[in-house]
Amino acid sequence: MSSPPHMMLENQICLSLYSATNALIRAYRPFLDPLDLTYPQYLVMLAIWDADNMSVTDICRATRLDTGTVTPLLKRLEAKGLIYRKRSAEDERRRVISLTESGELLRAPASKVPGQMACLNAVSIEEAKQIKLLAEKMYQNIKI
Amino acid sequence: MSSPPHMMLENQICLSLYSATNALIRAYRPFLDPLDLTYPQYLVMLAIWDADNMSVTDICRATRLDTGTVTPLLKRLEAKGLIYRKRSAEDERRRVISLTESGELLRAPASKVPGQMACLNAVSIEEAKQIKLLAEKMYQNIKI
DNA sequence: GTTATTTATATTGCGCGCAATATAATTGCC
DNA sequence: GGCAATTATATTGCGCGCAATATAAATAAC
Repeated sequence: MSSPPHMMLENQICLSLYSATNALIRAYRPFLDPLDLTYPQYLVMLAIWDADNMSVTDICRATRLDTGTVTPLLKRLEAKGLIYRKRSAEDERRRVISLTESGELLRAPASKVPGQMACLNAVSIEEAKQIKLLAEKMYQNIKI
Repeated sequence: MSSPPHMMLENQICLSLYSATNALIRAYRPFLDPLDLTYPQYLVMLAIWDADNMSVTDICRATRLDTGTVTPLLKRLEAKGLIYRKRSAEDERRRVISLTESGELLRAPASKVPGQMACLNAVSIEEAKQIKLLAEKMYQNIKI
């Protein structure tokens, strides 16, 4: 028995997005490996480089990652000596995440990654802008 | 110290794709849960419904998933009684993956999922076509 | 025909995604 | 002040992504 067209894998928008995203994250690896960062760890470090002394919730909002993802990820970053996690004095529930000196030192080499990725030339600049715009719209409209 | 613009999270195309894809897969969940399938399992079942008696390699190619992902995934599908994995007679290295009767019975309810997802209206049909096209192009151009 | 290479699948290990649940501190309400 | 509701973070458990490695069968080379 054969399936209707809407069940064919080639017609799955989500599969296209899914495999493109996974491929893109794989493409980051050669540039992130020397920094000893995974892509989600790189996202979190970008957030912290942009705004030091954030709470876990702040980092989740900035990176769009989940608490259950970020908490152990931050522990790994702390184990690498890139950040430390102190308790807030005003609110003992909050963790304040701060850069260590090595975390700060990693900023410069990490700043080269976007340029290295751009050299892949997977799509044109115009197409990249468009796909970002559409993905953003999709993300915003799906969010509950 | 502040970061240059290309290091800002808002400028990360990959983050837009990443979070949109994760959100889309989360959006599948309410429709896939009643079928007791995860999204990657749904992808593999779509491949099998489309072409029965494929090898693991065939399924990896169709779904763009990895061997290390597909092998245990197939075992879980087998444990649910949806498929079985017999050895090929001609080539003892090959596994031939076949639908069971319950696997076949799941096809009809699964065929309703794309329509249910379409009702989310996260983006217009035209935008969906475009994002699929761009994601495909990106995927093809990244592949080594 | 034996050895080397290739091919198909499986295994291991670690990090992540995420739902569900727990813990503990803060805030609101009376 | 005392108690419920809320808020911030952490924990658990399972499935997946993927690199590295292993195993074993088929094929090629000689």
